[in-house]
Amino acid sequence: MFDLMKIYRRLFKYYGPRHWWPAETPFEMVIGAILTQNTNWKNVEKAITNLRNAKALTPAAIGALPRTELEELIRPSGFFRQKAERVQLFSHYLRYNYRGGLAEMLRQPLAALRGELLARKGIGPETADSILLYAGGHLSFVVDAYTRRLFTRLGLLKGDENYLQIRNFFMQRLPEELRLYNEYHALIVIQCKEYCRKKPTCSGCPLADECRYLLDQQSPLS
DNA sequence: GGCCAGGACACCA
DNA sequence: TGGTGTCATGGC
Repeated sequence: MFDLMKIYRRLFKYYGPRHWWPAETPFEMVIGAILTQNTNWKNVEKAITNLRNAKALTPAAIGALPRTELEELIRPSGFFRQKAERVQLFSHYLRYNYRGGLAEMLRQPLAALRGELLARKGIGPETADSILLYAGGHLSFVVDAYTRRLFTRLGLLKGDENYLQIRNFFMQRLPEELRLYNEYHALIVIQCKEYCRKKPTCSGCPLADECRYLLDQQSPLS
C-alpha cells in the first residue's frame, strides 16, 4: 500500500509546482471559482478577460452592473444566467456585510468562514473549500470530480463516498501544510486532464504502476 | 456531431 | 440522506 504523500511526491516530481490559483486578486479568485463550476477553465478565462476589460473585477463594479450586461460578459463560461446571479449576490453580500472587503471576511476562523460561504447561494462544498484554500490561505482540502475519479482508480476510495468523507480522508492523513494542500489539488487536476480523462492513455502516466485500470482491467471504473 | 468540463440547487421520495 | 433534472458555452 502506498500512501498519499508518496502519490503526491510522484505527481509533484512529474508535473512540478502548479502555482494555483491563477488569479490576480482574491476577489478574482472567488469569481473564477464560481464561474468554473462544471465548466472548462478555458471558457472561464474568456469570461474573466471580459470582466477585466470592463473593469468589473471588484465587488462594487459587479454589484453596479445591470444583470443583462453581466450575463453577456460571462456568457462564455456557460450557465451564464445563474452564474451572473451568484457572483452578483456574493458581491452584494460583501458590500453590505464587509464594506466590500473580502480580506476581512477571509480573516475569520476556518469553521465559521466555511459555514458562512456555504450559506451563500451558488457556493457549494468544492467552491467553498477552493475559496478557503486559495483565497483565504486556510487549511481546507479541495475535493472535486477528478479527486474522486483518480483515487477510486488507485483503489484508495470506493467511489461512493460523499464530499465530506473524501475531504476527511485526505485531511486525516496529510500533514497540515498549506503548500501541500495547495499543490496537491492542482496536481490531481492536471493529472486527470493529462491521463485520466475519457479513455485513459496510460503510457507514460506517473501513476501507471499503482492504477487499477492497468492492474485490474475487470474492475469497474468511474 | 456528440461528449464533457476544476458544481450547485430545486424538487422529490 | 440520496437520486434526478436543469442550467449553457466552447473545445476536442
